[in-house]
Formats: sequence, structure tokens, C-alpha cells
Amino acid sequence: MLSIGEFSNICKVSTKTLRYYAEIGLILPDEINPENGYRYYSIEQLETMLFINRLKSYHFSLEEIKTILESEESQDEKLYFSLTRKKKEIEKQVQEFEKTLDQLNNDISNLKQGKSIMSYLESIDVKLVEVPMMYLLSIRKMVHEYDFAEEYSNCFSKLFKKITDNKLTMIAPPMVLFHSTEFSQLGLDTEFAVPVKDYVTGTRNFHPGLCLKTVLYGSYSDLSSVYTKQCEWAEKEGYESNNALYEVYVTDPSQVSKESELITEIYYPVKKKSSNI
Amino acid sequence: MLSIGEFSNICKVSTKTLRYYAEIGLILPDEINPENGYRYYSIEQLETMLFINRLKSYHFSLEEIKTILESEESQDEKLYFSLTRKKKEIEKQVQEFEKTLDQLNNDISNLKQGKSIMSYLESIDVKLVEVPMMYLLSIRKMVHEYDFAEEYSNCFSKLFKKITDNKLTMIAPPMVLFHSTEFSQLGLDTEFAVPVKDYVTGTRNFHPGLCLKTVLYGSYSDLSSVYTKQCEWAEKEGYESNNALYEVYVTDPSQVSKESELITEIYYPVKKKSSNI
DNA sequence: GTTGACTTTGACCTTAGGGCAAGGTATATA
DNA sequence: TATATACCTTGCCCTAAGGTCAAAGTCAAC
Repeated sequence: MLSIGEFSNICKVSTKTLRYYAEIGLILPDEINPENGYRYYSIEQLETMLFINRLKSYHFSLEEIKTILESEESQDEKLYFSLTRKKKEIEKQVQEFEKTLDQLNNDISNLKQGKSIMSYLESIDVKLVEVPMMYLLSIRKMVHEYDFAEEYSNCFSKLFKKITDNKLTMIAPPMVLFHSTEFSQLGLDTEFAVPVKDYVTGTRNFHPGLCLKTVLYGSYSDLSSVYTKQCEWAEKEGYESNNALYEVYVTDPSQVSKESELITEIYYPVKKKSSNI
Repeated sequence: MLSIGEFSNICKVSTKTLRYYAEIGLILPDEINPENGYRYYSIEQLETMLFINRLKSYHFSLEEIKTILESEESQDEKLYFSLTRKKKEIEKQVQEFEKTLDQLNNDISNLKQGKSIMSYLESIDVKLVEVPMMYLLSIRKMVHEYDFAEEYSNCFSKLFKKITDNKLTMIAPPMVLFHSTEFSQLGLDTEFAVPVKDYVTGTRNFHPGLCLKTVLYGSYSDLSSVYTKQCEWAEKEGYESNNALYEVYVTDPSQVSKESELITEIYYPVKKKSSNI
């Protein structure tokens, strides 16, 4: 039997960690002296600890490690499954890091040339336009950011089916309207809509009127940058927000292969500020 | 002026996050209504928030972002410095992930072949040897795991200088002894030592006697695995630990280019268990 | 018998917020 | 004008994986 200190020293795991692992039931001491509470580990537990350390090095959470350890039956199949899943996760992580590095390099070279890191904002163009009334066929629901893409194709395929079934005529590209006032992890109050020619059951009037319009080519420099520019424009010119923001997808994101071919229009309904008082 | 909800919606940052940022002083509302405590943000703060989000996407901590924001003078130079440092950090991260992926792939292919993930332990060989007495010239100190490499070359260059200065004769490769009973984040009680021929001032006797010896070729499958194997061997054969563990670096880690050329010996002093009672 | 090394529990700290509750406020509609 | 509803406030507890003390009990060696 090994005291916690000996066990700690052999496995290169601190005693605090060992006590924590006992607390969460990951690895319990083989024996606890009932008189003084001293923990004693067996030699066999060394290999268990090594196994835990290996899984930790693969970035499994302790919770995940616990379930792997507990599924002793058919353990190798489950382990194989867990490892391949974790492998995919890490590969994804690496891809994201590579993307981050690209952006970092971009910013660094901009700085080297004396350009501000935020200078990309200058290339975002804002125009004032009047948008006519239209009829929308739409689906409105709460959508999380991370499954926006899925919901997008999901909802629009439903809408397109409805259009074909009811022999309606689409008169403009699909749109997405955001009705939330507040951003939250719970998701956004999102409306997927298609403008149609005919006013029938299930459609609604949509008349944004005066709008600020920004056209984005290529992958979106995130939406918040566009909104910021539009707000700045409105502030400067004496306009104020009037309604929910909405986007129009001129090209179908799921159909465009290269990100650079994407075209997105962002509309921000405004009205002239009443300047009295 | 924008209410917290409007600001939140434009920047895609939750109100909770905005309140938290105000709490830690990262971005304070431009104005707080003294009557009801309502926070109001200015249009200019939108760009600050975008900047914060960008730095967050580069994995800066909020503390780091705060110091970047606060260093308004000469900000671009500092920013350039911070970005390049962060870039290096991420590149290192990616390298570590790649290494992890290699190991994962190795384990996965082992599992596919029906081998256990811990089967590498079987290839660790343990032998019982008698080590003769020697004189050590040594430096003992607390060393963190992460600057072990640095301390290693540091201490041994000091020791080698002493040897040359005093015209001593080295009779065996350098060694590292670990005196800690317990592993801890504070570092390990580590002794860097060189066996010398002559007993002079500053040297000490070292007589480990009976030892378990394991020779590692190539990059170390971590030390804890070796210790585990040695413990198992000792348990099975009726021996018990007698003294501090130590390692001998047969090849100089700083001189060997390929990891595969490394040779390390690990000694675990033992004695026969007294089997009475 | 005493010292020093070892062990125990417990409480609080870390990051970057999320979730919920109770209660106050602003605004649009009827 | 009354009310419904959306919005805002503070406050408290929660996360993961332990680290950092502190006070007190215990072990082994000399």
C-alpha cells in the first residue's frame, strides 16, 4: 500500500488532485484507515492513474474519463469510439486555430504598414434606401448561433416546399429577420422569410420603409461590424432605429462553394429623428 | 445613447457579459442614470466593443485585453508586440495539438489491432542491479517541471565548470536525483549531480546500493510509467523503496539532435522486504 | 519525548460569465 | 389613464480542475 504522498510522487499527480479525484469518485483510495482517515492506494491503482493521465493528455474532461473508466464491459470498443471522437474534436480545434492565425497575421501585417487594426471598418459602405412593401411567407423561432446554418437550410426548404405546393411566386431572395432586442446565449428570435407576389393565408405584410443598406461581398466580416457602421451613420445623419434588423441572402449560402462568391445585404430600418425638444 | 439591450444586440454580446465587463472595468457604460441605475452606452463604444471581441477571438484573457486598452499611448506598438506574442503562443498550442494527435492516432491503431492502450508498459524492462558507492558533485534546488530543461543545462554547465576549474575527473554521465516525496506544482526537490573520481570539498558520498534499473531509449515515455513498472516489479518480488529515485542521462539531452538517440537510465533504490510480522 | 515530515478537513480563490429570482421602470396599447 | 409586457437592476449561486493557505491531528525517526 502506498500513502498519498508516495502515490503522488510516482504518478506525478499532486496530492490535492488525488483528493479531488477521490471527492468526485474518479479514483478512490483502495483503503482508508478508519481511525485517522489516511488514504492508501494499491500498486494496481498506479496503472489506472496512468490511464487517467493519458486520457487527460487527450483533453478529455474528468467527467468523460469517469464514464470511460466505468464502462468496463466492452471497454475497448467504447474507448475506440471515444478516442476517434476526441480526435475529430482536436482536429477541428486545430483548424480553428489556423484560421485565427491567418487573421492574426493579417492584423499584424496591417499594423506593420501603419494601418489600424480596425481599419477594415472603413470599407463597409452604408446607403439610405426606401424599401417597398412586400408579402412574406415566414417561419419565426428562437435559433442558437451554432445551429443557424442548419436551421437556415431547414426552414427555407420548408418554405420553398410551401411555395411550390401553393404555386406561389417568389419575387426576391430569401431573407432573415432578427427580432431580439437583446443578444443572448438562449438564441435569437429569428424569422426566416421569403417575399412572395401574392397575398395569401400565411403571409404577412412587411414594410420596412426607409432603411440603411449595406452589401457584403465574400465571407461576412461579422454582422456586429456592419451594425456598428450603420449605427454610426444613423447617429451622424440624425436617424434612429425604427424596427428589427434584417438580412437578405442574395446568393444561397448552401449553394455557393467559395465563400468569396457570397453576397449578403443587411438592412437596418430607420426614421428621421424628430428634432423637437 | 443605447440601452444595454440595444448595445447587446448590435455587438452580439449578452447583457450579462456587458454587466460583467463593467464590473471588472473593461468597458464602462458612458452614462449611468443615477435615478434608476440604467446603463447607457455611446455609439463610439461600439467600436471599442468590436475591438474587444476581436482580441477575444485571438484568445487574449480579459485581463490582457484590459491592459491593451489602457495603454492608449503608443498603443499600436504595444498592440503589435502583444499580437506577435499571442501568435507564438497559438502556434505552440497548435504544435502541441499535432503531437497529441500523433499519439491519439497511435493509440487508435493499436486498439484496432486488438492491443490495449496501455500495452506500451510491457516493453518497459526492469532489472535488479547493485550500484557501487561514488562521490557526487551536485547542486540541489526546487525545480518546476516547465523549466526543467533550462535548469538542467544551467546547473550542469556550472558543475562542469567546477570540474574543469578544480581539475576533477568525471567518472560517469550526469545524473538527476529527485528527493521530493510528493509531487506538487511548486516544483520538485531536484539534485543535479556529476559522479567524480576524487573525494574533495563539496562532494558527497552516494551509495544507492541495490537498485531497480530501467533503460529508456528514445524520447521518454513519461517517468511515471517507468516508476509504475518498477513499483509493480518490487511488489511482485518482495522489495520495497529505500531511497530517492534518480536518473542518469547517458546522452546529453541538449547535444542530441534526434529524440530517438536519447538514452536515459532510471534507478529506484530498493531493499528486500523484511518478511517477519 | 520531541522534532519534522506527512496527512486530514475546510474555506476561499481562480475565468468568464450563465441562470434564476425579486423587484423596479419604460413604453405601447386599449 | 390603466395595464400589460418588455426591459432593467442587484444579488446570489453555479461551472472545471484544482491551487493556496490554515489549523489540527499523526507518523516515524532519533
